[in-house]
Amino acid sequence: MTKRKSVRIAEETLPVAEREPRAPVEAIRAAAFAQFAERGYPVVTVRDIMKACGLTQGALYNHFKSKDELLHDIITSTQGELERLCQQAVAGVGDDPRAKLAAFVRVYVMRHCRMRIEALVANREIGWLDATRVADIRRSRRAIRDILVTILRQGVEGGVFDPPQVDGRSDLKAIAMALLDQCTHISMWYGPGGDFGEEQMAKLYVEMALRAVGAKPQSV
Amino acid sequence: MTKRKSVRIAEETLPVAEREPRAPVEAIRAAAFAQFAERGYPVVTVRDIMKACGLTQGALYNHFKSKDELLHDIITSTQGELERLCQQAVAGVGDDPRAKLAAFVRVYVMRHCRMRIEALVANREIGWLDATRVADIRRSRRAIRDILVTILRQGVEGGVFDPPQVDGRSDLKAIAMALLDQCTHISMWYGPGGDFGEEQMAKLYVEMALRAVGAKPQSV
DNA sequence: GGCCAATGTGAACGGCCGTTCAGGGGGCTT
DNA sequence: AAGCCCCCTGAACGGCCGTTCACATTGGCC
Repeated sequence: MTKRKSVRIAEETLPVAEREPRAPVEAIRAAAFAQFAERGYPVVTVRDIMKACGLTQGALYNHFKSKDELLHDIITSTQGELERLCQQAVAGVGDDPRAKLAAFVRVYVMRHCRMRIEALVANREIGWLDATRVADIRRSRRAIRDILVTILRQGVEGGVFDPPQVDGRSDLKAIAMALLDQCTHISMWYGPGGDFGEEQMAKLYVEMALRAVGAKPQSV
Repeated sequence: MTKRKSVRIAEETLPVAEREPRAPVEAIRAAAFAQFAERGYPVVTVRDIMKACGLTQGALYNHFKSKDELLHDIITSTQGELERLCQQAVAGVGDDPRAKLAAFVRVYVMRHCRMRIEALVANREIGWLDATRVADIRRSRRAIRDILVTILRQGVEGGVFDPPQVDGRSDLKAIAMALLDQCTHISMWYGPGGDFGEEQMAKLYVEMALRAVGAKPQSV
């Protein structure tokens, strides 16, 4: 049983865009995302977004409570997927912290190359969300950071990592932030036209991360 | 010969804030900077800025041509000083690329810890400038990146750096961007309350950078 | 004392903002 | 055929925006 009752014959011959329009809510999300990416949340108006998907401003409020909720929806979906990806990466690769770190950085970098616009919006526009919604996103970011910190601690305790020490101490949280910062902000400058493709970027950043934490050579 | 003609006796007894007000243009700059840092350029109004320094909106235009010029003025001064600092750092430390890299990272990190709010504003609000003004700032950023790329190339050619290779090639520009990204974005999360002070942060990041580029141990 | 340049005031301008809401279909279910 | 729900329209609301301008006010200089 298909959901649609009666398929009109004429429907088959219409242009794709009209034959099966995305659910309006999807069209709105897509249009808003594109505009936020290009011009920034505060200067994109509700009228802009709705005009871009052929509707008028009032229609937005049939699908979202406010412009703020719309932004939150967009960022949340990006951020949630990233968090899930990071968890999967470290879960499916055995116990060696070196392999975990490599898998984590690899997935994180690939994602930020491939979906650099989504990442850019999620990182750049988060500040415009109101307090309760921004807390939600920050929790997810902290969770990702903590995955990395845990890997580092396991590596240190297992004797396979030898991270930089200052005055006899090492600050694993700062190191984790440094690694995340350099991977996250690939999305600010990377373009497919550069010397390195996504795969090569991933390898480069994995190698830099392993060096930064002083990973001992992996026994084959 | 002092600039001010006749010092009134009464002036000595007035409250400091009234006795010697900063040049209004300085007060405006400071107020605008504080508000941009806290709330972001597009949502801070000219009226907000001027009220914060005890004036009305119209007075802004005796000192700046537009709100846009005001932002450009603020970012330019931060960015210009950073560029100058980076040049000085590598100029005054001999010829060894390892020493140059260490000096560069040290200065860059110290600056981004100490003046993290200035750095944050310069990095976050640049996108609101109009095209001609933003080009000016990007030139300065590129110049800083090129200083770093030059150090890396000298190190590779001199055989003291062994940076990561992917498929037999190394992308020095990507490595430079990675190092800059992790140092720049310290300003997004570092606070004086953390485990590491500025000096320790600098040492940590210098060590990570030297490891990332595969610097050979320095002969003492 | 008279002049000038610098600087501040606050009303006014034209325009855009996010959001609301009464009104109007279109198509599915009964 | 009737009712209903979903969705869209577009005017309207109250408010704020960056900028301009005619008009004070000040303080140094001849």
